[in-house]
Order: sequence, then structure tokens, then C-alpha cells
Amino acid sequence: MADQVLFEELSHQLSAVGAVKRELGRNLPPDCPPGSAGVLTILKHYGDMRMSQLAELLSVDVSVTSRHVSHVADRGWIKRSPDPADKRASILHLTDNGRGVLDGLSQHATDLLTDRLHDWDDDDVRELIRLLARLRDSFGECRANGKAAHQQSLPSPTNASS
Amino acid sequence: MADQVLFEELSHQLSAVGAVKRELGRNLPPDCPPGSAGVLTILKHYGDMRMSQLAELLSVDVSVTSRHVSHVADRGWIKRSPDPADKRASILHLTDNGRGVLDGLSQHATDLLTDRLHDWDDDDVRELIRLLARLRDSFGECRANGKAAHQQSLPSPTNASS
DNA sequence: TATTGTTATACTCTATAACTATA
DNA sequence: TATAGTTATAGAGTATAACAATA
Repeated sequence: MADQVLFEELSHQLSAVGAVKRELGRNLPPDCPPGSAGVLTILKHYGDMRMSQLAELLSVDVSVTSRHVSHVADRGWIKRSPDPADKRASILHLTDNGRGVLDGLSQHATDLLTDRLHDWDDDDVRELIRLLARLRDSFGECRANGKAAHQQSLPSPTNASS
Repeated sequence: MADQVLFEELSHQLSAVGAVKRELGRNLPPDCPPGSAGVLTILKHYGDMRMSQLAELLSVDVSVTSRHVSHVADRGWIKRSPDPADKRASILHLTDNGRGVLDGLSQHATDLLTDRLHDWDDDDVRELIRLLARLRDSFGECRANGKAAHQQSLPSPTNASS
């Protein structure tokens, strides 16, 4: 348990992350805004899933996810297959086309980070990843209260294409 | 220097921070959106400054900063004083009124973080703050290339009210 | 001529609420 | 009745460009 001064400072630093995120979101293909990139990234990372699961992993409302999904589906970057277990739902699947787009995005992000973080060593990067993931868990638990079933049914992160 | 897999993961985790920021931005007073809170926070943290410096610290364009500043100035939370050294510029100053609003915001953020991060210890919080600050520096340096003068003229962070 | 700051415009992201179809 | 997704609406953030005043 930390004290108030630390929490104020953390709050401050979290706000500043926005600039980094915007920088990472620049120079994307015109048809691929950050929201679309997020969809593709999650699908590659975790594999096929339903809309509701994707929304949970993106940490945004299902309605928002629906629009992003439509955007990438219109461009053939993902495919919506009917879910045999529930006719209301669809299974979202990253297409080869989408995988190609994602490879470009990934390369762009890597290039930028390679430049900006040239003086970081692996341990610091790993530590930052670990703490951000934990931060997200700490905030996400309460949101998933009482309906943790989907966590179990989610596939583990698998970089299927690499 | 880290490798591509780490950078992809970092990019992914950074995206997820948005949910935490939105959670922190909820339940603010109706007249104080996150952008206003950012202005007040920076002014308390660093002291009086000009619009351009504030924009730099917020990591957004001056035009955006101008709008946020107008919003909080209209409500008497900051004061714009003419800059004796340059008639085009103003010095932004946090008022007592604004300090009061900020105390409320700060309390809200602290309460939320106290709840969510109840199982974190100080060291992990400090480490996350350190890495986020460094991340910001790594991205900020390039932006200030060739015009680093303002960095020297900025007062050091001082929690003037605490 | 260059710089500080303001304003108009347009784009993206987000949540809420109402709605359809299925469970 | 409850849940999966879609769509319409509205609010907030941001950047670009054109502009006024001053350096």
C-alpha cells in the first residue's frame, strides 16, 4: 500500500503516457486508425474470439468494439464466422490479409521504439511491461466481477504468426 | 536495446493503459473534464508558466492547450497575467480557487488508486513511476530537439501546496 | 520575417441508450 | 427475461491551418 504522494505522482505519469500512444499512432495507413490496429493486434495475440471477449481485452464497451470490428471487416482484414454454439454471436478471425497489415504496423511500432528506447536495456523494458500488465489487472478485476468465466475460456496469448 | 517481441508487447500494454486513464477520469465534477484537470495538475506541480511551456509539459499542441486554459480560466481556477518580458505571452497562475478544485481531484484519484492498488507495495509503485517518467523522457527529447532552452527555464517540480 | 497565442474545422475515440435477434 | 451485437447520438480530445498581435 502506497501513500497519497506516490499515487498523485502515478496519476500524473499515467496522463503523460497519452503522448507516447499518440506518437505510436501516427503514420499509420489512412484506412487503419489506432482503433483498427488494436483489433488486429488482439486477434493476433490471443487468437479467434467473440465480440464480447474482444471488448474485454480492448477494455472498451462492446458498442465501440463493434464499430472497430466493422471497419476492419469491411476491408477484409478479419472474417466474421457464425458461432455454432450461439446464433447471436460471431467468431472473429484474423485473415491473411489482416495479418499482412498487422505486420506493417508492428514493424512501424518496432522501428519507432527501437529509435526512442535505444538506451534502454531488456530488463527495464520487461519490468515496464510487467508493471503495466499488473496495473491493468488491478483495474480490470473489479470490472469482471461476478463474470470471470470468459477469462478461463480465453486462449493463452499465442503469437500464432511468428 | 530490446528486441522486436518485447517492443510489440510494450506497445500492446501501452494501449491498455487507456482503460486505466478513463477510469481515473470518471466521476470528475461536470465542469472539470480530464483536460482541465491536466492543466491544474501541471501548474501545481511546476508552478507558473507560459502557454507554450504548459503545452510542452502536457505533450499536446498549443492550440489544444489554449482551449483547456480558456476553460479553467473562465471558471476562475487559473489567472492569466501579462508577461512583462513579452507582450504576446501570458503567465498562467493557479488560483486558490483552482487549488481547491485540484485538491478534490487529487483526493478522488488517491481514493481510486488506494482501492485498486491495495495489494501493491511502495517499491512497485515507485518503479512504475520511474519507468513511465523515463519513457516520457525518451519520447520527449526528440520533440524538443534544437529548442531545449525552455527546459532550463522551467522550475523544478515543487508541490507548492502540500 | 518569426513567434505567441486564438479560433475554426475536421477526425478519432468513447459511453449511453434504444433496438433486433437469439437463448 | 436475459444476453450478443448493431446503430444513433452526444461528449471529449487532438491536430492542422488560418489569423492577429508582437518581437
